[in-house]
Amino acid sequence: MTTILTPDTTRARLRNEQAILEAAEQVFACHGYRGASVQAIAEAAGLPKSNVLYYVGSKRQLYVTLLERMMGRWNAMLDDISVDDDPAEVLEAFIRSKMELTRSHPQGSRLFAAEVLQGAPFLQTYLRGELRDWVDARARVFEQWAEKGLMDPVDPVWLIFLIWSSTQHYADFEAQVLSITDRDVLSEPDYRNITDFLCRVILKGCGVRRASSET
Amino acid sequence: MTTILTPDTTRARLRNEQAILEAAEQVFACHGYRGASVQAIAEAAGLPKSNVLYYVGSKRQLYVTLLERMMGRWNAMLDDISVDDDPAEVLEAFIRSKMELTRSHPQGSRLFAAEVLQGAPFLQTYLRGELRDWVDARARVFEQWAEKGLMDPVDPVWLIFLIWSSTQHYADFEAQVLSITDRDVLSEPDYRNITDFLCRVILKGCGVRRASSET
DNA sequence: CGTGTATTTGACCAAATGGTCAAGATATTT
DNA sequence: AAATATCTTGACCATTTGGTCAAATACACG
Repeated sequence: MTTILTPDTTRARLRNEQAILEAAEQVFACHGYRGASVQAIAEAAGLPKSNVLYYVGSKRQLYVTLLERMMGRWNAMLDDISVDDDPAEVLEAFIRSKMELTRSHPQGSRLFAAEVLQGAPFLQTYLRGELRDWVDARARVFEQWAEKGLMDPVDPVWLIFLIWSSTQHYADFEAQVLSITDRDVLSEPDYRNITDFLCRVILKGCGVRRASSET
Repeated sequence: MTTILTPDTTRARLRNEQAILEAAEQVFACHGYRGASVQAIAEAAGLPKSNVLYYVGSKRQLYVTLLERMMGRWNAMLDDISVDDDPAEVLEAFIRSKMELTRSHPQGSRLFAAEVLQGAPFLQTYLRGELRDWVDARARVFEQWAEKGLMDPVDPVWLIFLIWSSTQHYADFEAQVLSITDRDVLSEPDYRNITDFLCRVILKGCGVRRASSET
């Protein structure tokens, strides 16, 4: 049985690259693109600044890499739907997967927020292209559902933003949430409760009837 | 009738201070505390850097001043309620005034977002003090409404966060909203539609019966 | 007008910025 | 072991950073 031999150098490279990406995501999320310094990222990664630049080329490239990684995670979440699907199931899955993205990648979520806050200079094309198309497609399905009486005739785009904002909040405003609820962290059960709350209120709010039977 | 004579110098001072605050709010909102440079603020205000520092003392002081101004606006919005009030009216007014804050002060809203994104180092005491108390008080009223059957028994804190997040979104993620909806700006009617949408969905979503009659 | 106060601004400072480079260390391959 | 490729890192660079200061200017007021 042959084990794949990973040379020391390759393992080290992977370890360093990962440390850098993690550190950079943290620093960029906290201070934004301009506010982040390569020095700070290097310190967070436990490497000399020159070494960080050796790996990533430049601050700009590092930032772009991180944004691309995050958009990859978004896309992995954005599965397709059709008019024949059950609105309740789809909307609930939508809320849950978006919340899961927030929970599992809070730094990435904040990075995204910081990028959009500054006017999304690096993400314009993605937002005006892929993401807009995705929203439009889904909006059409929502409208058809409304026509068929499966949900209230609400503006589907505002509904999508409602889901995005209410889940995103728990990453971007984590500091506020923790301060006000007197917590140190948001636990697993906290996230479950919040997600259940959002599913309940939003689904009921747009008149989606929950299918009461299965299969 | 005596008109109050404002000396040229006073008028100039006011004008400059206002220009600086406006410029600074814009730059801090866009780039965060660390990412904002006094030079950039000065240019946006049309003044030399030294002059800006003459007026505001330091970058830190300027930032604190802006945060305080924004918290003042928040507080002006946070009126008191009692169990005897009508849940529908109160919740709707809550959503509308929060949305109005977003609409009338998008830069300030983004400044607040950037501050919380970096962990709210300057706002900790406000969040853990005044604001937490305000939330707790309101939460108790919501719970009493639920007990009286005036609304569903949802967690009142998550409900408040739902309102904050879904309205705040249109300031912080304006770039995304504009890209996806293919707009240049959000117009007055847009804001009205979004606000109506949010009122409808959220009130219905937590089972608040809208009083159908007046007086 | 003249005196004192408020404002304006360029010159300047030490520190931090993103980035380069060359020299040395370490691994990999032959 | 020799040769080669990869990695590491301190020294260094031009530019920008927040902030100071003093000299000049504008203004208010007796």
